Amino acid sequence: MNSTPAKVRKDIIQRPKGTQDICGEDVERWEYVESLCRLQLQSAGYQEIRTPIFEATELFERGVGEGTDIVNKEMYTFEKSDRRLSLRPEGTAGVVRAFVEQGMGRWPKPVKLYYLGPMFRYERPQAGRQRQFHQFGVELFGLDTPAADAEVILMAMRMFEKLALPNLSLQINNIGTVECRERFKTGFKALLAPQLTQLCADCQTRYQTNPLRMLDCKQDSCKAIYAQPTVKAFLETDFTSEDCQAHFAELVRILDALKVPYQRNPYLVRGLDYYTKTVFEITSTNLGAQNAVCGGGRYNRLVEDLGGPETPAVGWALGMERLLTLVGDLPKRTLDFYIVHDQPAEAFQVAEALRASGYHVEVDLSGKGFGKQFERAAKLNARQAITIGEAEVQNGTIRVKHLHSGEQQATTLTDLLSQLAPAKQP
RNA sequence: GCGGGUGUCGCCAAGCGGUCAAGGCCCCGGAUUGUGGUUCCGGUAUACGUGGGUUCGAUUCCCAUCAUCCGCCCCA
Repeated sequence: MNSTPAKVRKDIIQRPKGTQDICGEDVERWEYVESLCRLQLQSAGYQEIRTPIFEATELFERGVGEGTDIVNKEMYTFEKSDRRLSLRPEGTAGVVRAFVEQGMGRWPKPVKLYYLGPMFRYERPQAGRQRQFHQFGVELFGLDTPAADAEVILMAMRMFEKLALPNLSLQINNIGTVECRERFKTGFKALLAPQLTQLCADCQTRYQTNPLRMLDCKQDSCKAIYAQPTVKAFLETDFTSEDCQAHFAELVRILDALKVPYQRNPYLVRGLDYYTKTVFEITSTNLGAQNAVCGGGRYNRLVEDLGGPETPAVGWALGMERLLTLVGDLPKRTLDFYIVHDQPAEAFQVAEALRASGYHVEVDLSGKGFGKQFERAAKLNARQAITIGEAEVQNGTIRVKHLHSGEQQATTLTDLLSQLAPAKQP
């Protein structure tokens, strides 16, 4: 009708850096993947939990860890009447807070939850990393069994199989309890002390502050040092307790029995402070530098650390954006009927009757000529068009046309419905 | 926070100092005011991210800035 170029470029407001508008075909992919994830978890008795998008900053400081990059430099923090608040940089802390606040410690165990939503991290955007991104996560509270670990891992792996993700690798590791970690620190530091000067500057710092993190150093020179047989043996068997090793052995046994392929990676430590015993990560070589689709592990102390009852837990989170880049093309959504008409009331009645039978129906709203309306029907790739004009209204019929074959016939709504009903039910 | 690439219509994309703003897709209108998907015709950028500079002259060169992409760090 009217052409409004509106070239007021200077006044255009852009979305903030590192954020995304999700629309068009993209949003259909999102919805598809989201619902598949939900169904997978629901079918195993997990229940959704929706927590606030912002929380007290202290929650993340205590929950995620003061030493992590996430709380040190990546949080969106703001103040409102003396309260320090932050946009959630990850999901677990908020869920644990809710667990404690809602008294879920008294719910029948285990408490199995999943969540889905945006997370925020102030980082330089790049492939597979944005400032607002979305995670789908799972948390299982109240059990310290290898079976619990196995179940959450299985959930992720089966979901990814259904989505046919390419080139996946599941890496798992056992990093032990807090006590094991103490043994690790002293043992590892003693082991590395003679070679300390050969390590990179970062590792020399980590040697003092957080030796565990030395293991995921990317420097080849450091990697070589950590790959020495004595070091490797120490990582795999020496520092974790018998209990932790038994736990891990049982987890591995279950995964083997289920034919879930995995790789033990003794250097996998993960960047968050709260993990204990089992940690794992699912990566794909199709992703680029940020190659982790899903990461998680056991966190047996976090609930307590956040003021709750002693409650073991295990969970993971996956990055929706990264997941989506791995998901192939989806089958095209089909439109069953497009209603071409100049009789809106009757058109809507027919549409509603068909929708009630589970069909996907669109009614023309343009009021343009039938030619234009058919054009639209073809553009939307509708299977059939139903024409309702004055003549049809008068003799109580509708005209149904198959748009692929071009065949058309007059019939009545009742006949059409009885013909279709067996084929498709809501 | 650091390093590199890119920036011409909604999308893809030519032009790389002198009537220069091709072309394709999409969209809109018409041929076709009750029947589409094919075809044909027509329409849509006061202008080349923004601001400076060099030049007689810049979309084409330089600088800055913004955005975006890729990498480092770290993570999903």
